[in-house]
Amino acid sequence: MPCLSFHSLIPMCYIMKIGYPCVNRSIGCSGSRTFRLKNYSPERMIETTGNNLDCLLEMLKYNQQHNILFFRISSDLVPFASHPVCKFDWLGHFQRDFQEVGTFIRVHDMRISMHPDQFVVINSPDKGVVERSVAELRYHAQVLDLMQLDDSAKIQIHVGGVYRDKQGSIARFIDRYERLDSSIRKRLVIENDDISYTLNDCLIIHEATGIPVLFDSFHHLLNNSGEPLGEVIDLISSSWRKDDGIPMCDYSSQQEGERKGRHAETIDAYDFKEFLKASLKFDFDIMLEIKDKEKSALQAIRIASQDSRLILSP
DNA sequence: CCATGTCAAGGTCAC
DNA sequence: GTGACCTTGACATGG
Repeated sequence: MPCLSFHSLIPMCYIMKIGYPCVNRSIGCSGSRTFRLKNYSPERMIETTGNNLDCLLEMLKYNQQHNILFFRISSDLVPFASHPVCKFDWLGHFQRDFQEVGTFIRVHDMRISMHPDQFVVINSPDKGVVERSVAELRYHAQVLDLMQLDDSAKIQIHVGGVYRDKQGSIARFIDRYERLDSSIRKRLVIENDDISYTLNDCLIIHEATGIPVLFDSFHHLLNNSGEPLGEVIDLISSSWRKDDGIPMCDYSSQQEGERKGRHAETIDAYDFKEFLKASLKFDFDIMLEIKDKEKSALQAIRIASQDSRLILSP
């Protein structure tokens, strides 16, 4: 249930979480270091992954100190984890490090997401693309499993390509989704994109599969089927079951003077307030896809502290 | 040392 | 059909 007022500490009242993706620009370490494939070696992998895990923990500590309780973990955490070149047992080798990070996340009641990039397309007609996609999804699920996070830690993907046949491509998505291991399926959610699949398309797929729908506000602005947000917000909400946690949502705004669809460099306070106002009856965790990362997240938290859904801890 | 080209992976659109 | 773009940091090479 939503909080009824800023000052009412209603038991079971959910506290909205706000976060940023993958990179922190303030603390001077990188949690997404990588290297060239041709330079692959187990030693290089151990060194880079070790660094990334250390930095991930540092970023989470920074977040905890600043009341940023939602974070997207970079897909580069373990470079080439799903590539055939990787024969190394990174799960065994880094088990304790993953557990340490996972414990920190659980102790501080943080929300976690991951977002594999555009190469993950499970509805592709190309079998090889699908195989690589599933391997990549498996890697993402393994990361969250190693951290012993519950099912509310999600992996978000887009529906995929259209291939000039949306109905057929949706059907293929549904078929492929149903064949996935449950370890992947329980964490997977679909997000409306800015070119092809609208919120309505995602909700149709939800109807067929039960997969939760992650609402991307900026994509919805750029690409929709005319579905009024007020009318579909309940459908989005109810696509997340109890174990999935409350819905996640991606928020961004247009960078002034740039190509349409370009994410803003820094948060537009007015737009963000309007967004909060428009979604008042919706309880969700907000991922800010804004280029200056934690800086805008801090500002968003200040703005949202006026909102009844968010109560800042002391 | 610094600047710049390049990096596993797909799909869409403009031309 | 070809190439730019998406989005993006950071590696790696060459000067």
